[in-house]
Amino acid sequence: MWTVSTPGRAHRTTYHHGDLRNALVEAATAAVRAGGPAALVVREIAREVGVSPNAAYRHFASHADLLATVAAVARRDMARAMLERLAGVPGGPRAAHARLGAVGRGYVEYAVAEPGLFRAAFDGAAVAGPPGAADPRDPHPDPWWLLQERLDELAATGDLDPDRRAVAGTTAWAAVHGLAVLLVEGPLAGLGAADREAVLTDLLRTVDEGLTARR
Amino acid sequence: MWTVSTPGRAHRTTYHHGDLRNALVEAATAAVRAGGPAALVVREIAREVGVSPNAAYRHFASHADLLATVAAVARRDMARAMLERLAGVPGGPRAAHARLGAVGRGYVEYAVAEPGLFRAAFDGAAVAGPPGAADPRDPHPDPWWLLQERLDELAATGDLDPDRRAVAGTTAWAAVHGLAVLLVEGPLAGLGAADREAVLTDLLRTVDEGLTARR
DNA sequence: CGCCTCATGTGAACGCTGTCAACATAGGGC
DNA sequence: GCCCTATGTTGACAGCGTTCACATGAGGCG
Repeated sequence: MWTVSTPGRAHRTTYHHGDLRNALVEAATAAVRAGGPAALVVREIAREVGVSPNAAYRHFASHADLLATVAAVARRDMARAMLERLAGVPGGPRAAHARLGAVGRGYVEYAVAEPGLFRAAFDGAAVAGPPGAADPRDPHPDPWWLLQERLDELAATGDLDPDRRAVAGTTAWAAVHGLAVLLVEGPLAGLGAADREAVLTDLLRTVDEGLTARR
Repeated sequence: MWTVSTPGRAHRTTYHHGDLRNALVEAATAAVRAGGPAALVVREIAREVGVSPNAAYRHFASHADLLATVAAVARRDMARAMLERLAGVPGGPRAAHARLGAVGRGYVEYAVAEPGLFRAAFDGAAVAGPPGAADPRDPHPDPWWLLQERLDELAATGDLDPDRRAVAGTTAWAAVHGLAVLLVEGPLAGLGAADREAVLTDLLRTVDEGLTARR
Protein backbone atom coordinates (compact mmCIF):
# COMPACT_ATOMS: atom_id res chain seq x y z
CA MET A 1 0.00 0.00 0.00
CA TRP A 2 2.50 2.53 1.20
CA THR A 3 5.82 3.08 -0.40
CA VAL A 4 8.37 5.79 0.08
CA SER A 5 9.82 7.14 -3.13
CA THR A 6 11.75 10.28 -2.32
CA PRO A 7 13.02 10.05 1.22
CA GLY A 8 10.50 11.82 3.35
CA ARG A 9 8.07 11.94 0.47
CA ALA A 10 5.40 9.33 0.21
CA HIS A 11 2.73 8.42 -2.28
CA ARG A 12 -0.06 6.01 -1.83
CA THR A 13 -2.46 3.86 -3.80
CA THR A 14 -5.39 3.86 -1.41
CA TYR A 15 -7.70 6.74 -0.75
CA HIS A 16 -7.56 6.22 2.98
CA HIS A 17 -4.24 6.22 4.74
CA GLY A 18 -4.94 3.86 7.57
CA ASP A 19 -2.59 5.32 10.16
CA LEU A 20 -2.48 8.99 9.39
CA ARG A 21 -2.44 10.28 12.92
CA ASN A 22 0.65 8.32 13.85
CA ALA A 23 2.34 9.17 10.58
CA LEU A 24 1.70 12.86 11.16
CA VAL A 25 3.04 12.76 14.70
CA GLU A 26 6.10 10.92 13.50
CA ALA A 27 6.83 13.36 10.69
CA ALA A 28 6.11 16.33 12.93
CA THR A 29 8.43 14.98 15.60
CA ALA A 30 11.18 14.54 13.05
CA ALA A 31 10.72 18.12 11.88
CA VAL A 32 10.82 19.50 15.41
CA ARG A 33 13.81 17.37 16.26
CA ALA A 34 15.64 18.87 13.31
CA GLY A 35 14.58 22.47 13.61
CA GLY A 36 12.77 23.13 16.84
CA PRO A 37 9.13 24.12 17.35
CA ALA A 38 9.27 26.78 14.64
CA ALA A 39 10.07 24.11 12.06
CA LEU A 40 6.69 22.48 12.49
CA VAL A 41 4.56 23.60 9.56
CA VAL A 42 1.36 21.70 9.01
CA ARG A 43 1.31 21.85 5.22
CA GLU A 44 4.87 20.61 5.02
CA ILE A 45 4.16 17.68 7.30
CA ALA A 46 1.11 16.74 5.28
CA ARG A 47 3.19 16.93 2.10
CA GLU A 48 5.81 14.63 3.56
CA VAL A 49 3.22 12.12 4.58
CA GLY A 50 1.72 12.37 1.11
CA VAL A 51 -1.63 13.75 2.07
CA SER A 52 -3.55 16.95 1.48
CA PRO A 53 -2.99 19.75 3.98
CA ASN A 54 -6.46 19.51 5.38
CA ALA A 55 -6.30 15.84 6.15
CA ALA A 56 -4.26 16.77 9.20
CA TYR A 57 -7.23 18.67 10.56
CA ARG A 58 -9.18 15.43 10.87
CA HIS A 59 -6.72 14.39 13.56
CA PHE A 60 -5.55 17.65 15.12
CA ALA A 61 -7.56 20.71 15.90
CA SER A 62 -4.80 23.07 14.96
CA HIS A 63 -1.12 23.65 14.49
CA ALA A 64 -0.84 24.25 18.23
CA ASP A 65 -2.57 20.97 18.92
CA LEU A 66 -0.12 19.02 16.78
CA LEU A 67 2.79 20.82 18.39
CA ALA A 68 1.45 20.01 21.84
CA THR A 69 1.30 16.35 20.86
CA VAL A 70 4.91 16.46 19.74
CA ALA A 71 5.78 18.16 23.04
CA ALA A 72 4.23 15.27 24.94
CA VAL A 73 6.23 12.79 22.89
CA ALA A 74 9.37 14.78 23.58
CA ARG A 75 8.74 14.80 27.32
CA ARG A 76 8.28 11.06 27.31
CA ASP A 77 11.46 10.61 25.34
CA MET A 78 13.29 12.83 27.76
CA ALA A 79 12.00 10.90 30.75
CA ARG A 80 13.11 7.68 29.08
CA ALA A 81 16.64 9.03 28.66
CA MET A 82 16.67 10.12 32.28
CA LEU A 83 15.51 6.71 33.42
CA GLU A 84 18.39 5.14 31.54
CA ARG A 85 20.83 7.28 33.49
CA LEU A 86 19.08 6.47 36.70
CA ALA A 87 19.38 2.76 36.03
CA GLY A 88 23.15 3.10 36.12
CA VAL A 89 23.13 4.18 39.76
CA PRO A 90 22.53 1.75 42.61
CA GLY A 91 19.45 2.07 44.81
CA GLY A 92 19.44 2.48 48.55
CA PRO A 93 19.81 5.51 50.78
CA ARG A 94 23.59 5.71 50.39
CA ALA A 95 23.32 6.59 46.71
CA ALA A 96 20.46 9.06 46.96
CA HIS A 97 22.73 12.00 46.19
CA ALA A 98 24.20 10.18 43.22
CA ARG A 99 20.72 9.48 41.90
CA LEU A 100 19.77 13.15 42.15
CA GLY A 101 22.89 13.98 40.18
CA ALA A 102 22.11 11.35 37.58
CA VAL A 103 18.65 12.70 37.00
CA GLY A 104 19.91 16.26 36.73
CA ARG A 105 22.64 15.19 34.39
CA GLY A 106 20.17 13.27 32.27
CA TYR A 107 17.97 16.34 32.03
CA VAL A 108 20.69 18.66 30.81
CA GLU A 109 22.38 16.16 28.54
CA TYR A 110 19.13 15.28 26.86
CA ALA A 111 18.53 18.95 26.18
CA VAL A 112 21.95 19.26 24.58
CA ALA A 113 21.54 16.06 22.59
CA GLU A 114 18.04 16.90 21.36
CA PRO A 115 17.72 20.67 21.37
CA GLY A 116 14.75 20.76 19.03
CA LEU A 117 12.69 18.32 21.03
CA PHE A 118 13.74 19.89 24.31
CA ARG A 119 12.54 23.30 23.20
CA ALA A 120 9.24 21.87 22.10
CA ALA A 121 8.85 19.92 25.34
CA PHE A 122 8.67 23.06 27.43
CA ASP A 123 6.99 25.42 25.07
CA GLY A 124 4.04 27.54 26.02
CA ALA A 125 1.26 26.17 28.14
CA ALA A 126 1.19 22.72 26.57
CA VAL A 127 3.01 21.36 29.57
CA ALA A 128 1.81 19.12 32.33
CA GLY A 129 3.46 20.65 35.34
CA PRO A 130 3.68 20.32 39.08
CA PRO A 131 0.28 21.89 39.85
CA GLY A 132 -1.66 18.77 39.04
CA ALA A 133 1.36 16.52 39.51
CA ALA A 134 1.48 13.28 37.61
CA ASP A 135 0.67 9.87 38.92
CA PRO A 136 3.94 8.28 40.08
CA ARG A 137 2.91 5.07 38.39
CA ASP A 138 2.25 6.89 35.17
CA PRO A 139 3.35 4.58 32.38
CA HIS A 140 4.79 7.71 30.76
CA PRO A 141 6.86 9.29 33.50
CA ASP A 142 7.49 12.99 33.45
CA PRO A 143 10.96 14.58 33.75
CA TRP A 144 9.65 16.71 36.55
CA TRP A 145 8.34 13.71 38.42
CA LEU A 146 11.63 11.85 38.16
CA LEU A 147 13.31 14.77 39.86
CA GLN A 148 10.72 14.98 42.63
CA GLU A 149 11.19 11.32 43.44
CA ARG A 150 14.89 11.94 44.05
CA LEU A 151 14.11 14.71 46.50
CA ASP A 152 11.67 12.46 48.30
CA GLU A 153 14.47 9.96 48.71
CA LEU A 154 16.76 12.66 50.03
CA ALA A 155 14.11 13.78 52.49
CA ALA A 156 13.63 10.17 53.60
CA THR A 157 17.32 9.78 54.39
CA GLY A 158 17.19 12.95 56.43
CA ASP A 159 19.66 14.78 54.22
CA LEU A 160 17.01 17.22 53.07
CA ASP A 161 15.12 19.26 55.63
CA PRO A 162 11.45 18.21 55.37
CA ASP A 163 10.35 21.80 55.84
CA ARG A 164 12.28 22.62 52.77
CA ARG A 165 11.20 19.63 50.76
CA ALA A 166 8.22 21.21 49.00
CA VAL A 167 10.01 24.22 47.68
CA ALA A 168 13.28 22.38 47.04
CA GLY A 169 11.74 20.54 44.12
CA THR A 170 11.27 23.78 42.28
CA THR A 171 14.69 25.06 43.19
CA ALA A 172 16.44 21.98 41.86
CA TRP A 173 14.31 21.92 38.76
CA ALA A 174 14.90 25.58 38.07
CA ALA A 175 18.66 25.22 38.27
CA VAL A 176 18.81 22.27 35.94
CA HIS A 177 16.24 23.67 33.55
CA GLY A 178 17.99 27.00 33.44
CA LEU A 179 21.29 25.48 32.49
CA ALA A 180 19.61 23.41 29.82
CA VAL A 181 17.89 26.46 28.34
CA LEU A 182 21.05 28.54 28.32
CA LEU A 183 22.97 25.73 26.65
CA VAL A 184 20.32 25.03 24.06
CA GLU A 185 18.97 28.35 22.93
CA GLY A 186 20.67 30.89 25.09
CA PRO A 187 24.01 32.59 25.16
CA LEU A 188 25.78 29.44 26.28
CA ALA A 189 24.88 27.64 23.08
CA GLY A 190 28.41 27.98 21.78
CA LEU A 191 30.06 26.24 24.72
CA GLY A 192 32.37 23.33 23.97
CA ALA A 193 31.86 19.91 25.47
CA ALA A 194 34.55 20.36 28.10
CA ASP A 195 33.21 23.68 29.35
CA ARG A 196 29.72 22.27 29.32
CA GLU A 197 30.83 19.38 31.46
CA ALA A 198 32.57 21.68 33.94
CA VAL A 199 29.55 23.89 34.28
CA LEU A 200 27.16 21.00 34.63
CA THR A 201 29.29 19.39 37.32
CA ASP A 202 29.52 22.62 39.26
CA LEU A 203 25.81 23.26 39.02
CA LEU A 204 24.89 19.78 40.21
CA ARG A 205 27.30 20.13 43.09
CA THR A 206 25.94 23.56 43.98
CA VAL A 207 22.37 22.33 44.02
CA ASP A 208 23.19 19.27 46.06
CA GLU A 209 25.27 21.13 48.61
CA GLY A 210 22.96 24.11 48.71
CA LEU A 211 19.86 22.03 49.27
CA THR A 212 21.34 19.78 51.92
CA ALA A 213 23.54 22.34 53.67
CA ARG A 214 23.31 22.66 57.45
CA ARG A 215 24.56 25.85 58.95
CA MET B 1 2.76 67.07 11.93
CA TRP B 2 1.89 63.96 13.83
CA THR B 3 -1.31 63.37 15.61
CA VAL B 4 -2.71 60.28 17.18
CA SER B 5 -6.36 59.70 16.43
CA THR B 6 -7.22 56.22 17.58
CA PRO B 7 -4.89 55.22 20.36
CA GLY B 8 -2.12 53.27 18.75
CA ARG B 9 -3.24 54.36 15.34
CA ALA B 10 -1.58 57.34 13.76
CA HIS B 11 -2.01 59.33 10.62
CA ARG B 12 0.30 61.94 9.27
CA THR B 13 0.34 64.93 7.00
CA THR B 14 3.93 64.75 5.78
CA TYR B 15 5.32 62.22 3.37
CA HIS B 16 8.35 61.57 5.51
CA HIS B 17 7.93 60.50 9.09
CA GLY B 18 11.02 61.99 10.64
CA ASP B 19 11.60 59.45 13.38
CA LEU B 20 10.32 56.24 11.97
CA ARG B 21 12.98 53.95 13.35
CA ASN B 22 12.33 54.99 16.92
CA ALA B 23 8.59 54.89 16.42
CA LEU B 24 8.84 51.36 15.05
CA VAL B 25 11.00 50.18 17.93
CA GLU B 26 8.62 51.74 20.39
CA ALA B 27 5.53 50.18 18.86
CA ALA B 28 7.27 46.84 18.46
CA THR B 29 8.39 46.92 22.09
CA ALA B 30 4.86 47.64 23.20
CA ALA B 31 3.57 44.70 21.16
CA VAL B 32 6.18 42.35 22.57
CA ARG B 33 5.56 43.61 26.08
CA ALA B 34 1.90 42.76 25.66
CA GLY B 35 2.14 39.46 23.85
CA GLY B 36 5.69 38.17 23.76
CA PRO B 37 7.93 37.70 20.74
CA ALA B 38 5.21 36.00 18.72
CA ALA B 39 3.10 39.14 18.91
CA LEU B 40 5.58 41.10 16.87
CA VAL B 41 4.21 41.29 13.34
CA VAL B 42 5.85 43.76 11.04
CA ARG B 43 2.76 44.77 9.07
CA GLU B 44 0.81 45.39 12.23
CA ILE B 45 3.53 47.58 13.69
CA ALA B 46 3.72 49.58 10.49
CA ARG B 47 -0.04 50.00 10.54
CA GLU B 48 0.05 51.27 14.10
CA VAL B 49 2.73 53.76 13.26
CA GLY B 50 0.68 54.82 10.26
CA VAL B 51 3.10 53.80 7.59
CA SER B 52 3.20 51.28 4.74
CA PRO B 53 4.48 47.80 5.61
CA ASN B 54 7.62 48.14 3.56
CA ALA B 55 8.72 51.38 5.16
CA ALA B 56 9.93 49.26 8.05
CA TYR B 57 12.39 47.58 5.73
CA ARG B 58 14.24 50.85 5.28
CA HIS B 59 15.23 50.60 8.92
CA PHE B 60 15.32 46.88 9.66
CA ALA B 61 16.57 44.11 7.45
CA SER B 62 13.89 41.69 8.51
CA HIS B 63 11.36 40.69 11.08
CA ALA B 64 14.15 38.97 13.01
CA ASP B 65 16.21 42.13 12.93
CA LEU B 66 13.43 44.20 14.46
CA LEU B 67 12.85 41.53 17.09
CA ALA B 68 16.54 41.48 17.94
CA THR B 69 16.42 45.23 18.44
CA VAL B 70 13.49 44.87 20.80
CA ALA B 71 15.42 42.15 22.61
CA ALA B 72 18.30 44.53 23.16
CA VAL B 73 15.94 47.15 24.51
CA ALA B 74 14.43 44.56 26.82
CA ARG B 75 17.82 43.53 28.14
CA ARG B 76 18.70 47.13 28.89
CA ASP B 77 15.40 47.62 30.65
CA MET B 78 16.00 44.51 32.68
CA ALA B 79 19.47 45.64 33.67
CA ARG B 80 18.02 48.97 34.71
CA ALA B 81 15.52 47.25 36.99
CA MET B 82 18.29 45.14 38.47
CA LEU B 83 20.41 48.20 39.11
CA GLU B 84 17.54 49.77 41.01
CA ARG B 85 17.44 46.76 43.31
CA LEU B 86 21.16 46.86 43.70
CA ALA B 87 21.05 50.51 44.73
CA GLY B 88 19.00 49.53 47.76
CA VAL B 89 21.80 47.43 49.19
CA PRO B 90 24.88 48.93 50.84
CA GLY B 91 28.31 48.48 49.31
CA GLY B 92 31.30 46.99 51.05
CA PRO B 93 32.43 43.39 51.51
CA ARG B 94 29.98 42.70 54.34
CA ALA B 95 26.98 43.02 52.05
CA ALA B 96 28.36 41.11 49.10
CA HIS B 97 25.98 38.21 49.68
CA ALA B 98 23.05 40.57 49.96
CA ARG B 99 24.01 42.19 46.70
CA LEU B 100 24.13 38.83 44.94
CA GLY B 101 20.67 38.11 46.28
CA ALA B 102 19.41 41.50 45.16
CA VAL B 103 20.62 40.96 41.62
CA GLY B 104 19.11 37.50 41.46
CA ARG B 105 15.87 38.75 42.85
CA GLY B 106 15.81 41.61 40.37
CA TYR B 107 16.33 39.15 37.52
CA VAL B 108 13.44 36.90 38.46
CA GLU B 109 11.08 39.65 39.48
CA TYR B 110 11.63 41.52 36.25
CA ALA B 111 10.80 38.37 34.32
CA VAL B 112 7.56 38.00 36.25
CA ALA B 113 6.69 41.68 35.90
CA GLU B 114 7.48 41.83 32.16
CA PRO B 115 7.04 38.32 30.79
CA GLY B 116 6.77 39.41 27.19
CA LEU B 117 9.94 41.46 27.22
CA PHE B 118 11.78 38.83 29.22
CA ARG B 119 10.97 36.16 26.68
CA ALA B 120 12.14 38.38 23.87
CA ALA B 121 15.32 39.30 25.72
CA PHE B 122 16.60 35.75 25.67
CA ASP B 123 15.21 34.52 22.42
CA GLY B 124 17.26 32.74 19.83
CA ALA B 125 20.76 33.83 19.01
CA ALA B 126 20.09 37.55 19.22
CA VAL B 127 21.75 37.63 22.59
CA ALA B 128 25.04 39.12 23.64
CA GLY B 129 26.34 36.52 26.00
CA PRO B 130 29.32 35.67 28.13
CA PRO B 131 31.55 34.47 25.28
CA GLY B 132 32.52 37.95 24.23
CA ALA B 133 31.59 39.43 27.58
CA ALA B 134 30.48 43.03 27.70
CA ASP B 135 32.57 45.98 28.72
CA PRO B 136 31.97 46.61 32.43
CA ARG B 137 31.68 50.30 31.73
CA ASP B 138 29.13 49.65 29.05
CA PRO B 139 26.62 52.49 29.24
CA HIS B 140 23.99 49.80 28.70
CA PRO B 141 24.82 47.16 31.29
CA ASP B 142 23.83 43.59 30.68
CA PRO B 143 21.89 41.44 33.19
CA TRP B 144 24.57 38.81 32.85
CA TRP B 145 27.30 41.28 33.59
CA LEU B 146 25.58 42.58 36.71
CA LEU B 147 25.57 39.04 38.05
CA GLN B 148 29.21 38.45 37.22
CA GLU B 149 30.24 41.56 39.11
CA ARG B 150 28.58 40.21 42.26
CA LEU B 151 30.56 36.98 41.98
CA ASP B 152 33.75 38.95 41.54
CA GLU B 153 32.95 40.71 44.78
CA LEU B 154 32.32 37.41 46.49
CA ALA B 155 35.61 36.07 45.21
CA ALA B 156 37.36 39.20 46.45
CA THR B 157 36.04 38.73 49.96
CA GLY B 158 37.27 35.16 49.90
CA ASP B 159 33.80 33.69 50.30
CA LEU B 160 33.92 32.19 46.82
CA ASP B 161 36.71 29.81 45.91
CA PRO B 162 38.70 31.48 43.10
CA ASP B 163 39.10 28.14 41.35
CA ARG B 164 35.39 27.99 41.19
CA ARG B 165 34.81 31.59 40.22
CA ALA B 166 34.79 31.10 36.43
CA VAL B 167 32.22 28.36 36.35
CA ALA B 168 30.20 29.76 39.26
CA GLY B 169 28.95 32.60 37.12
CA THR B 170 27.18 30.20 34.85
CA THR B 171 25.82 28.17 37.72
CA ALA B 172 24.29 31.16 39.41
CA TRP B 173 22.92 32.51 36.18
CA ALA B 174 21.44 29.17 35.21
CA ALA B 175 19.59 28.84 38.49
CA VAL B 176 18.09 32.28 38.36
CA HIS B 177 17.32 32.12 34.67
CA GLY B 178 15.71 28.71 35.03
CA LEU B 179 13.35 29.90 37.72
CA ALA B 180 12.45 32.92 35.65
CA VAL B 181 11.69 30.77 32.62
CA LEU B 182 9.60 28.31 34.56
CA LEU B 183 7.63 31.12 36.14
CA VAL B 184 7.10 33.00 32.92
CA GLU B 185 6.36 30.44 30.25
CA GLY B 186 6.78 27.12 31.94
CA PRO B 187 4.70 24.95 34.19
CA LEU B 188 5.15 27.30 37.15
CA ALA B 189 3.34 30.10 35.37
CA GLY B 190 0.26 29.60 37.52
CA LEU B 191 2.03 30.08 40.83
CA GLY B 192 0.64 32.66 43.23
CA ALA B 193 2.72 35.51 44.57
CA ALA B 194 3.31 33.86 47.94
CA ASP B 195 4.51 30.57 46.45
CA ARG B 196 6.66 32.49 44.02
CA GLU B 197 8.26 34.37 46.84
CA ALA B 198 8.95 31.19 48.81
CA VAL B 199 10.51 29.48 45.82
CA LEU B 200 12.61 32.49 44.92
CA THR B 201 13.90 32.86 48.46
CA ASP B 202 14.82 29.19 48.63
CA LEU B 203 16.58 29.28 45.30
CA LEU B 204 18.63 32.34 46.16
CA ARG B 205 19.59 30.75 49.46
CA THR B 206 20.50 27.48 47.75
CA VAL B 207 22.70 29.21 45.23
CA ASP B 208 24.43 31.34 47.81
CA GLU B 209 25.04 28.48 50.22
CA GLY B 210 25.90 26.04 47.47
CA LEU B 211 28.43 28.33 45.85
CA THR B 212 30.15 29.41 49.04
CA ALA B 213 29.94 26.11 50.93
CA ARG B 214 33.11 24.71 52.47
CA ARG B 215 33.13 21.02 53.25
C1' DC C 1 -24.64 -10.26 -0.36
C1' DG C 2 -25.72 -5.46 -0.85
C1' DC C 3 -26.68 -1.03 1.00
C1' DC C 4 -25.86 3.09 3.69
C1' DT C 5 -23.48 5.64 7.09
C1' DC C 6 -19.93 8.16 8.63
C1' DA C 7 -15.04 8.61 9.53
C1' DT C 8 -11.54 10.04 6.66
C1' DG C 9 -9.55 12.20 2.69
C1' DT C 10 -9.58 16.12 -1.35
C1' DG C 11 -10.00 20.80 -3.73
C1' DA C 12 -10.63 25.42 -3.80
C1' DA C 13 -10.68 29.45 -1.35
C1' DC C 14 -9.90 33.35 2.28
C1' DG C 15 -7.14 36.38 4.79
C1' DC C 16 -2.98 36.88 6.70
C1' DT C 17 2.08 37.00 6.76
C1' DG C 18 7.23 38.34 5.35
C1' DT C 19 9.58 40.10 1.64
C1' DC C 20 10.93 42.00 -3.04
C1' DA C 21 11.04 45.29 -7.11
C1' DA C 22 9.76 49.50 -9.15
C1' DC C 23 8.26 53.95 -8.40
C1' DA C 24 7.19 58.60 -5.71
C1' DT C 25 8.52 62.29 -2.69
C1' DA C 26 10.97 65.84 -0.57
C1' DG C 27 14.93 67.58 2.60
C1' DG C 28 19.60 69.04 2.67
C1' DG C 29 24.10 69.96 0.68
C1' DC C 30 26.25 72.12 -3.51
C1' DG D 1 17.73 76.87 -6.82
C1' DC D 2 18.75 72.08 -8.20
C1' DC D 3 19.70 67.58 -7.83
C1' DC D 4 20.93 63.39 -4.91
C1' DT D 5 19.60 60.27 -1.98
C1' DA D 6 17.36 58.72 2.10
C1' DT D 7 12.90 57.63 3.02
C1' DG D 8 8.15 56.11 2.12
C1' DT D 9 4.42 53.90 -1.28
C1' DT D 10 2.14 50.65 -4.48
C1' DG D 11 1.67 46.25 -6.12
C1' DA D 12 2.89 41.70 -6.26
C1' DC D 13 4.39 36.82 -4.95
C1' DA D 14 4.70 32.69 -2.43
C1' DG D 15 3.53 30.33 1.65
C1' DC D 16 1.09 29.88 5.85
C1' DG D 17 -3.11 28.24 9.00
C1' DT D 18 -7.70 27.38 8.53
C1' DT D 19 -12.58 26.72 6.65
C1' DC D 20 -16.33 24.90 3.63
C1' DA D 21 -18.26 21.91 0.46
C1' DC D 22 -17.63 17.69 -1.65
C1' DA D 23 -15.52 12.73 -2.64
C1' DT D 24 -14.35 8.19 -1.21
C1' DG D 25 -14.66 3.81 0.59
C1' DA D 26 -14.44 0.54 4.87
C1' DG D 27 -17.46 -1.65 8.07
C1' DG D 28 -21.80 -2.55 10.34
C1' DC D 29 -26.56 -4.02 9.47
C1' DG D 30 -30.35 -5.97 7.19
